[in-house]
Amino acid sequence: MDGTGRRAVRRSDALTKARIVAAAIEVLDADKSGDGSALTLRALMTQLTTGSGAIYHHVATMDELRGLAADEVLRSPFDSANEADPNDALLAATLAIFDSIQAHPWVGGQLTRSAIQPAVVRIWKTIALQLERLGIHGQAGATAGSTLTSFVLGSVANNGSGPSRFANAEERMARLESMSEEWAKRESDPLVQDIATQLREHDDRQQFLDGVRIILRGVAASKE
Amino acid sequence: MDGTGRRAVRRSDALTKARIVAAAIEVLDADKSGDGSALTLRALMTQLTTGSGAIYHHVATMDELRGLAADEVLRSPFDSANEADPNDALLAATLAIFDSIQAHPWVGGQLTRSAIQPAVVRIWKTIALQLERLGIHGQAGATAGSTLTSFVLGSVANNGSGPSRFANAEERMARLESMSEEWAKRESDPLVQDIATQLREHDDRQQFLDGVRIILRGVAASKE
DNA sequence: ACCTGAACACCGTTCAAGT
DNA sequence: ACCTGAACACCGTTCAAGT
Repeated sequence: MDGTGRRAVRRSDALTKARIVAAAIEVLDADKSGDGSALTLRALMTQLTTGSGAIYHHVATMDELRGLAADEVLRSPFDSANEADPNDALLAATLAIFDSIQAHPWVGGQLTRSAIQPAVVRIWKTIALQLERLGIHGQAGATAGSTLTSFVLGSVANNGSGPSRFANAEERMARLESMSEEWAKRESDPLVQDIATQLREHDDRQQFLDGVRIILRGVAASKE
Repeated sequence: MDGTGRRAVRRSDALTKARIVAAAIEVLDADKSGDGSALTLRALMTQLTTGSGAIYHHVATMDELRGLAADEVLRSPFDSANEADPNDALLAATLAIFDSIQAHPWVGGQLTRSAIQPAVVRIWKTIALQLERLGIHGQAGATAGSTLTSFVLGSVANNGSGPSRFANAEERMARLESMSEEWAKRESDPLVQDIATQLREHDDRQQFLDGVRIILRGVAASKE
């Protein structure tokens, strides 16, 4: 209060890096497109009612901000992997990652933009920790961890812009139908038809879980 | 020749979709950054000495063009998988994908932008065909194919912008050193140090091959 | 130190106009 | 049908100027 009644509408809470990240997540979550395209500097300026320079004073680049936002989303749920059986713990940990991204689809696309962002390191750590508990360390652990991480990133990359994530089941169906029709026109190969059919019928989450199980079985088999 | 000597420098070859795709690949390959950022409409206009409308007459959007360029790169090498042993054939096929992308790093990032682009369908097909030859069809084939495809996409996504793809080994080393130092500052966890060390020492291609082997072993184990 | 907001150098896409 | 190029509505980033 400066007594003039004319003071600019200054937000009560000061601008911090954490607040900017939170605002970025809000903007990204509010966008139904699922890719990260909604997060623009100007959208962020509106959300925070501030200028570009203020944001750049706390954050070096928009890419850094995207990385921080993705990491923040993946921060919470990984402690929950307290299963007694380390095998179940690994499944629980990867499923927690999957579900977090399902809830924030834009994270999927963000993770494959760069391997050296904090969120990817976090996933690496989570998986490596559980592998350790499974008694898989050293070179074998690195190979298993790399395989699992690549699988997770690849699984999750297109959850935002891919066939999943539609408002209702009908819209999803319609999209898949048109997709397989499009393929059918271009490709006479019956194999493609099979793929389209499988895509139409599969359950993303179940498929993901099956994939993790396959890899774990392969890791165990390689150990002998 | 119109006799005036003033005719606009018209390229001898007409503009076609195929020629535009070829020009896009040239632009992308010429860029050493490895992500696809070099392909802009304006760079393409320069390469083809034409206007934006001419390009848009043959191609709907720049995204479509990126998808076509990636698919074109992956068109050639997959026939080479004529191994007698179907297991070797599958390894050869996935390695062919990996090597093609290594030669055109921008393809890696492109593949994770959308699941319904032609290049991803091509990879799906390639893998499904070899799984078929291995006697894995139906639901089991879909699960195995999905797992392998996700792994391939995840493996390859960051080959362009990640730690690989550097002019010389020294530059690569320097980058990895600074990365692990950065992690060391933020993270006291010794696990992160291990990861950084592993990253510093590993061979991308070997790691990829090991991953495929693990998954195939897991698929075989699940069959029994 | 923190913030403002104009300015800059880019994007992809559209479209009336030309041949 | 095919191409031209100006115009439009965006981007991220910088920076002199204010408090």
